[in-house]
Amino acid sequence: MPELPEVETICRGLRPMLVGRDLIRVTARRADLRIPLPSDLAARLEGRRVERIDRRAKYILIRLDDSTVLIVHLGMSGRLAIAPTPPPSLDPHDHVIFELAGGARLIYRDPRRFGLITLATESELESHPLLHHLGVDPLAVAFDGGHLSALFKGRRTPIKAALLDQRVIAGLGNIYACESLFRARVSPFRLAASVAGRRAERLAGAIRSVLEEAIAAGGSSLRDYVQASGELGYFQLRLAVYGCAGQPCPGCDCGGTIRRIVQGGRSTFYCRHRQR
DNA sequence: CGGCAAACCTGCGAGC
DNA sequence: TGCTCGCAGGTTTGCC
Repeated sequence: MPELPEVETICRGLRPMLVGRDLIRVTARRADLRIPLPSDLAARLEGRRVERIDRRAKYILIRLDDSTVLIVHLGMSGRLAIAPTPPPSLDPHDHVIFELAGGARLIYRDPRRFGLITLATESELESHPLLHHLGVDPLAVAFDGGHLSALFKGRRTPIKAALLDQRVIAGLGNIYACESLFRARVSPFRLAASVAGRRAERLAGAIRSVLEEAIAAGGSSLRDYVQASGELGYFQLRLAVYGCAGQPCPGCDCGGTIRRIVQGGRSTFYCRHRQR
């Protein structure tokens, strides 16, 4: 499912297919996504040209030629992909169809409907309720250990939970939070405020490298994630701990076994020997 | 401030 | 084969 690397991969895949193309027709097949689809979605999009595609945390921002911005979040099970040609029959969970000049179709599919599609204008974007609280992008140049420990200062919550807090770091999800902590050898139980100095440098570096490797691999393909091209990723990032409960710790010869625990209602996978 | 559970939905794999 | 159960990548809300 879409965490930051998957969303980034989708944006990169969509750009060559979408930028510069006109939206001819937009069809909403059902409107009850996480937030209701705007009733004027089609009216505001049809006839517009796509100017650029950006990612903010796990949001896809599709900018159009009249300063309208199409905001897409994929939730847990969402996909946004160009339909292959010839087009297969629609799936029951294909909720919004964007027909492009030239005949291609962009399809938003989301079985669980935890995702959303909405509209904003360029001037509304900065203070938009979905976006304004988002923290620093972990791939930003400014993101480093010093930045990380400043963000965590005074926070008496386990580092694992803090990493998932989008108000602090925007874009990390459960998989990459687990993988980053493992790589940095930081215990998921450790209080966020105690992650500073060299440990914070290690963690910031681990977050960056894990995300960059995942993007380079085209996102890690789990159950229902498909790249914008509609194909499964060629390469699947090798996950060191996520989903690996009971397996020997892959990081070193510590002899530990990967354990699964629950923190804040989310699974955490870690090695108690390697991570301190 | 923070932790926790529940809510939103559907699909899938495991186990019986 | 077919049923039930548990679990899933996210986010928000409300309660203690």
